[in-house]
Amino acid sequence: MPYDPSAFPPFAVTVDLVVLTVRRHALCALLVRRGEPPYQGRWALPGGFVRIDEDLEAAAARELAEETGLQVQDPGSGHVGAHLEQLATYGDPRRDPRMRVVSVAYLVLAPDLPSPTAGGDAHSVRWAQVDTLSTPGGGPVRDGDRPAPLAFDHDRILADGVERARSKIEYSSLATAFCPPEFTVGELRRVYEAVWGVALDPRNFHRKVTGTPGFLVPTGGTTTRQGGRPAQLFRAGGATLLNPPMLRPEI
Amino acid sequence: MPYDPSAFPPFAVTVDLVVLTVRRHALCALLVRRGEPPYQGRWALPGGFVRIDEDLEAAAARELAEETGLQVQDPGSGHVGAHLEQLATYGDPRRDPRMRVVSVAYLVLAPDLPSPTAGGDAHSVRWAQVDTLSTPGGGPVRDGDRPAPLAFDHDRILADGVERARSKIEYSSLATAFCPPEFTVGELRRVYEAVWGVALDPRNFHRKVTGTPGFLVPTGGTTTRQGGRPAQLFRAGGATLLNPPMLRPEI
DNA sequence: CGAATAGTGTCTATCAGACAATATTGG
DNA sequence: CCAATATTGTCTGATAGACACTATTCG
Repeated sequence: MPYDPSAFPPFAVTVDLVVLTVRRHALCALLVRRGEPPYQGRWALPGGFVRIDEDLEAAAARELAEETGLQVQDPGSGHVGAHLEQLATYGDPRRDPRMRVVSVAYLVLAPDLPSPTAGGDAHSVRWAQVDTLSTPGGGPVRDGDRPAPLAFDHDRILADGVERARSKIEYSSLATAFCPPEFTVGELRRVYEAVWGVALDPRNFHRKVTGTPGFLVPTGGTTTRQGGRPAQLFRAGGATLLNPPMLRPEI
Repeated sequence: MPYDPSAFPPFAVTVDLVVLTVRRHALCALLVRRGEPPYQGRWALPGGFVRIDEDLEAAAARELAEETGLQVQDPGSGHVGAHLEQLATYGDPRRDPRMRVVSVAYLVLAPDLPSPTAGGDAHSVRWAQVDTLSTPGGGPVRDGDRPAPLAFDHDRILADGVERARSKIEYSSLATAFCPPEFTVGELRRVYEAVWGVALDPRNFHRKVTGTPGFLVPTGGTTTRQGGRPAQLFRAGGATLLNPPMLRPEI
């Protein structure tokens, strides 16, 4: 079928963001409260329209900065900033009751922020523990009553983003995106434990990550902020793919 | 930023298909020749507009059927049909010189077809060996002169699809999507060899795939179509994720 | 028989996981 | 000292890869 640029069907294109961080040993996602219909008052993923001359990834980075103040990781500026990658695109014709909206979802991994939800007001932005949110299939939540579903199809988008993060830290060094620029092996291990929801053997974990070439680079410093014996500080090495991968314990 | 449904920027949304198969021990992609500007006469990925009331995946399945006659795998009908999954979305504002087009790319894995490019005319549809096509970064091709680049950003989309297929057969049973409903271990091994471009030890491969639970189910039949000792026939088992994964040899 | 492919057995280096033991801090 | 965390070392079972060997067909 040839293009007919003068008679194309009109779509709206948005970006939605699954922004994940690890706070107090738990995987958390950034949510915003909707101020208008549809789904007024419900929590939703941050996001917005793509501008007509704007690249999709640029739109995602712009929305991230507008809603959180986070800057996307810049190749020139070292390891500060958040990791941003495209997740998937959601385009069910009825996902927005008003019109046809195709949404390109992006996954953002960020270290725990000193100023939570900076740039927004505290009533309409929050970090929500992922394991207390409803699941698209209606699966179990950790405890307590089931919370209200997110607006639109955002429960599914969030679930897809969480699953992407869980699988990707297995074979890539992305877990360091949840850490500050300098971190200890124990802090990195607590990231894996929070994202996977499992306990890992600290001794085998230490041997594994320090033995994987390119994963961690010692900075020379030490810290005692966790209590106990001072731990070496590391920063992320250049490796992006881990070989051999970190193995997620079976069920 | 709140939605303003009455004043959204107008986008066109298309689907593009990376259709891969294994023919004569080589990974091949389906290409169509463009009959009109821009890029008139150049080869491109099959695809087309998403209809205003059509789901994205439905649009991909429809375009696949229109251009190849292939049916997407149906849960009710066993293992016939092709595997279809979303790949990524491409939305650079200048990727189409005429207007703003956001394209959702889908990856299709299909067994070698008895009737190549059924439903199309032979002049405008072809299977192209992936390793003879140009690469987005200008990397080396197997031999001979560099062919003309594909239309639009389709070289990049194709490269992303090929990389997805190469990595996904490692940890999933997707390689069976390249095989007919019944196949031998040797045929499955030749799929891995073609997709990865490496030689695998037939004996270790046999032990590995037959020892992975849920990967292969013997049908009881045998075949001698490869010559030599008759081989057992298998069909794909229910497992989708392989644990342990097939390991791609290093470089 | 020889060539070709299928399939099984064996060996070894490596590695994941369990866990003992030591090191170094704060209270 | 005790509690807590970090780090190193040791052992064992599993396995990937190399490769010898046998099985079964066709020409």
